Amino acid sequence: MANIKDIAKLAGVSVATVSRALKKPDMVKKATRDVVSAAIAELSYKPNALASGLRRQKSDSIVVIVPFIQNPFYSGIVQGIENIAHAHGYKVLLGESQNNQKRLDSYAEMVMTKQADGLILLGAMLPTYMKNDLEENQTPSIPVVMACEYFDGFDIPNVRIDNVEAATAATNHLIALGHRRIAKITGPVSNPLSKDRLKGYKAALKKAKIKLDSSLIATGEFSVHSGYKAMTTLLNEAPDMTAVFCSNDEMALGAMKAIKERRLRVAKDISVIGFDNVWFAEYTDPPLTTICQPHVEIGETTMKLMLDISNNGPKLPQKIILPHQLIRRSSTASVT
Amino acid sequence: MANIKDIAKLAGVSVATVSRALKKPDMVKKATRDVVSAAIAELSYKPNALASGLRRQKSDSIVVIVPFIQNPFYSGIVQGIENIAHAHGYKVLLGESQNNQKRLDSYAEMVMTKQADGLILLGAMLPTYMKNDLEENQTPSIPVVMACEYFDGFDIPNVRIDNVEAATAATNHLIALGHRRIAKITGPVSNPLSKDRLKGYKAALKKAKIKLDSSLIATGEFSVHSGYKAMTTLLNEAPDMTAVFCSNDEMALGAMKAIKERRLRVAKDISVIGFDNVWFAEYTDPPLTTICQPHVEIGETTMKLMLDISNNGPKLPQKIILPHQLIRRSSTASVT
DNA sequence: TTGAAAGCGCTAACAT
DNA sequence: ATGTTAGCGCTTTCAA
Repeated sequence: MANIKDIAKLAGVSVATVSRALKKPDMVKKATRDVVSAAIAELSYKPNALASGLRRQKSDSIVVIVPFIQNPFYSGIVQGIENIAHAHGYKVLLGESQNNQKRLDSYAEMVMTKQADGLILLGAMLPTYMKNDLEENQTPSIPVVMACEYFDGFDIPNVRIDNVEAATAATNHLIALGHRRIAKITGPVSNPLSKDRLKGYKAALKKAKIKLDSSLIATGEFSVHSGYKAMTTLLNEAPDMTAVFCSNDEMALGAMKAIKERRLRVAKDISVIGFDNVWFAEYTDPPLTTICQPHVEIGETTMKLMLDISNNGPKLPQKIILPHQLIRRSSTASVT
Repeated sequence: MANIKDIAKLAGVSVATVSRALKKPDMVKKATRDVVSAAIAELSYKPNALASGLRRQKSDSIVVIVPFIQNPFYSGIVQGIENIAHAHGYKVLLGESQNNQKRLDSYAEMVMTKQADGLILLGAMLPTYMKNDLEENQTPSIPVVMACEYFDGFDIPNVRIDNVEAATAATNHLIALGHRRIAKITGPVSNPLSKDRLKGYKAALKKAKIKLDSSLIATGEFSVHSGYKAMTTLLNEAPDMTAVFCSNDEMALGAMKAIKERRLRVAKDISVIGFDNVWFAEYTDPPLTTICQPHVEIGETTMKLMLDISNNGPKLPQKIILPHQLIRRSSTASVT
């Protein structure tokens, strides 16, 4: 494998000039640049990024940790991150944690070990060292941003929607359709997003003077199957419900399956509303009414914030709230 | 940020000893190791992976290029890759190409620039430099393996199922149910997998002495929407079909939507069979009959092959074929 | 505009 | 079992 010395020799210049021709072309005379380019082409030279990174203390990569890559929710966000990253010469390295602390830590370590310049977290889990870090310092000591999620009690910069408001809007939509017996399938109780979405549900009911009934609330874990199970339970314990608000679209999909298995009709008998507006929401039967998060924009904003932090140092506790939107499809209908 | 020198000084040993204590513990006396560990803990030292990689000419990472991360098909494969990679001390870095040659090239370059030791390709596109490479050399000059896909005319090691046979099995399933007017929604014509799946369809028809009717064949591009469009066309041009074989599950989902919009019933009026068995196949309405690829096993085998190649050098043109399986659900039924 | 040379942090060959 | 030191390939200061 050719290295910078080989190029210098072949081109008859110093290694410094080769380096400049590559990274700072305007510091080099055109004629020299051409000779260097020819040599580079001849030997198919590729600069060693490890050496360059070691010298510059910079890798031009950022790591994005995703709990599960197949989760359709993340794809738009990652796309947004990549849009901005690539435009600024950064590579985006995706790591799948599978919600496993060890894997998560292993990807997060890439920042400590200089393989990456920053860390974007798309799940609700924190790397071990960051927990310790944040107990001692006010702001994280490495560049990190959370997208969509946030962490109660820790000042990690984050970009997301107002989940309480969005959940209120979803519930209001059902109330406006005349529903009173509105069930709720939440995510895991420990998850801040789950809590917010439940809070919004409660707030909307309260405002509409509908009494909270705990038998209408079931807990899932954001998976399709958990939505199915939760809905099965609800169908047994609160058969008079006319609508259900699921804290994400996957659980809504599972809930719809449970409803159909009871020979009930989605919308006509029980309205279903989801959360996130993932790609398949349009292809469920019937198409799913849901809350749309501005995925790509969240990703783009997250990466911009990352750039800012990693260039200008950590900021004050920083959160950016983006607008959500209710998407009406046909899984919700007026109560009859 | 503490470096190895700081640790050496604090522990009162040489840098070599620190390095050994970390990487080759049994070459170091227990007592010394303890002193070193204490120093490391005190300064929260993390070895600089760039320096280590530069010195060892190795990054202990491999890049996996995925066309689109949200594509549910890849998740199991990536999981398989990660299982083996992590067990061998490798990191898996995911790059999303979005079928964009530039992005693809940018991730593939990580191998040339030593940021990664090998490349796993999960799409049908080849990095630019590899095309050139393969026109000159018999085998690729960097460690690369393709999973699921392969490339006609190039000897790139790959792991996959026999798509012709699997497609034959899918078609035979429909024939066995009594269908004769069997439509086909293919992937892009240029894709080798598409071609194979079409070939299997034709082979099965031929064997059953059913005449091939080109008005029963429509082309999609593996997306849900393209399946929807293709099915709409078929419904117009060949309304007497009783079954359709889609070259992947996404297109099958789109086709089902088109069928329902015509007020026809999936299975009862038109049987639908997909390909891949992605997670949502179980949650379509009705649940989708499909061909299951052994996702995780493909991933694991791919990574093992990668390890072999990167440790022992390139092999002879190498392909590994894994078994597929027909999954019967309720989207296919006997013709009535 | 170009070159010489130091040094980023680590590993491994060699010496003890 | 441990220390000394060269050098991985690059960038950047300083000097010319």
